[in-house]
This record gives sequence, structure tokens and C-alpha cells, in this order.
Amino acid sequence: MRLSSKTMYALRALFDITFHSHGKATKIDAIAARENVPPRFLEQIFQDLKAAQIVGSKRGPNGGYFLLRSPETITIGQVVRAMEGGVEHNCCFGSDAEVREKCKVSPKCVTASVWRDISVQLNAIMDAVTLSELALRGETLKLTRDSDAGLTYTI
Amino acid sequence: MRLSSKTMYALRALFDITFHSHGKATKIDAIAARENVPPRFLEQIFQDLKAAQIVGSKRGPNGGYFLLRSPETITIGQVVRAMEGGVEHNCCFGSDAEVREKCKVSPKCVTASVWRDISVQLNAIMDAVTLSELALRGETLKLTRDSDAGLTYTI
DNA sequence: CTAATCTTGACTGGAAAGGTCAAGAATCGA
DNA sequence: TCGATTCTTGACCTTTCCAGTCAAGATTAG
Repeated sequence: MRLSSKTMYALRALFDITFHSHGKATKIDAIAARENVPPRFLEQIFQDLKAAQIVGSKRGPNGGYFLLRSPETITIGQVVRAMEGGVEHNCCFGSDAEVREKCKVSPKCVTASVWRDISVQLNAIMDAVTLSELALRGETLKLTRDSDAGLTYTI
Repeated sequence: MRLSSKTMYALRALFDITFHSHGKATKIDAIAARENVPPRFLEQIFQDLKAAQIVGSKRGPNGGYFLLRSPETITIGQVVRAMEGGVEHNCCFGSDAEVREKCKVSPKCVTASVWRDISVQLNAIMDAVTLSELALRGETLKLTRDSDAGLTYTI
């Protein structure tokens, strides 16, 4: 029931692109430095985000990763599902067919039915928060934009 | 973002005690057989549930595990938190002090602030479902009570 | 007493998390 | 066109944790 580092890093990275570049192409190294994420690992994460059609990429000088859609349409839920394959529960109605098969109690599994309800609600909660909401919070937390001088406070 | 088998087994086991024994002392082997859970593993799980003050135990013949409180007061959230240590997010405000220490972005971590909100809501959802709700669902799913004949359907 | 039942804690195999690395392909500016 | 820049692909590695097993002991009912 915990978020993997990968998901947390992904959210931070997407926030970073939104907040510092307004969604425009941003280099991995810049994001990694600002958000304190291992650059090599971040590459891998962006490949997943790209496969999920959340970001696009551009090579060469002044290249980088950018948002494929506007920040208002990208939700936390979409990101979490892209990184972790959704809310799983290794039982009956999960997305993994093999696991479903193994659940002998299948048609009358009470816990599974309850957990399905809960995960529907959880997804709704996560889909209610968008990247632009994150950016907005960045403003109110008084974060400064990238000033080529690293992170500093605006008092 | 998935539930461990341990949690799923714990929920099934607690449901079992509620549904089949109305909370009274029940042997591990009986629960394991009905719920199709490895008995040795279930022992371990019950130790955790006991530490969390959710069940009590009685040794010797006619012993077993029983609910320490009434089913209406035991929530899914309590069980999940007992088994998984709550909703974690390896960042800033988590329960793990060492992890919090490592999060350099700490005071201005936007993602963490969002995730805290989400986990509060998630806990509320999980605390809205109790064991007696599970038992009720068992009824409507037309499960039969233990009849010493294994699980069968009531058509 | 003894059979049933929980208690404690050590142990293990395999998978997944978390991260690194190298060689290559595309792109831009000069 | 050349070279610097940046993403791409995929192999690789280490550590942790999940899921499960097991043995020996403590307690209690009858």
C-alpha cells in the first residue's frame, strides 16, 4: 500500500516540467538536479511515461521531454496507473489473469468485492487532482521558478 | 499501490471469524481450510493482528483466535494499517524517520503535500467499511455458514 | 497426563525495487 | 558536414522484502 519511488519521482518530474517549463521540452539532467532524482533512473521513468502517452520527447540540443497534453488534463491517477499498473489486489477481479485464476474463492470472495469498491473510490480521488493543481500548490508554497541558481526561497 | 497477500488473507480471516463464528474463538486450521490460506502463514498473520489489538487468542483444545472488539468497530482501514503500516509514500511526511530525513526537498515538496491529502481521504474510505459490513455482504452473496461440509452455494 | 492449540523466532527462495552503465541513434547549431 | 547534445535501448547489478516453511516450546482443557 505504498507508492514506489518510481511513482513519486514521476510525479515530481512532471510537476517540474509544468512548473519550471510550462510543459515545454526540458532536459533530464535539469529535472534530475532540481528534483534530486538519480538521472539514469529518471531516464527509465520517462520511457514509461512516454509509453503511457503522457510525455513526448525531442532529441538533440535543446531537446528534452515535454507534456503531450495540457496540465489540466493530466491527473495523478493517470500517472500512478501508468507507473504501477493501477491499484492491484492480487485477487479475483485484478488485472492479472493468472492471479485471478488462482483465487479459488473467486465468485463469492467478499473481501474482493469490498476492495473493488474501495479502489474505484481511490481512483476517483486521484483523478480529481491534476498537474495544474500541483503547479498551483507550488505557487502557494512560494517556490521560486528555476533561476539557473538552484532552488531558493522567496520570502 | 497493491495490497499484499498478507493483508488480503487477514481480511479474509477476520471475515471468516465474524461470519462463521460471530467473533468467537476459531482455530487457525479451520480458517485456513475455509479461506484457502496456508496455515503456517496464517499463524504469522494472526500474530500481527494480535499485536494490533484486533484479535485475542486462547490456547489449548477449543482455543483459537477471536475478535477483541465487536465487528462494527473494526474497520478495513485498521486492518490495512496494522498489516502494512498504513499508506506510505517514502517521502517527507511518512512514518519512517530515516526516509523523511533523506528527502532533501522536504519543506517544499509539492507532491508530498498532495499525497498526504490523498492518503487522508483513502484512510477515511477504508475506515467507512467495517467487519460487520463484510459479514452483511457475505449474507447477500448467499454464502452458507460453515456446515462442516466445506463451502457450498445456497441457490 | 496428553492431545490440542497457540507462540516464538529462525530460515529460505524468488521476485521486485531501485539503480547503473554502455553503445547507439537522432537532431541542432556552427 | 561536424561535433556536441540529448534521448533510446537494453543489459546488468545489488539489496530488500514478500510469501511461505519449519521446529521446538509454552499453555490449557479434559
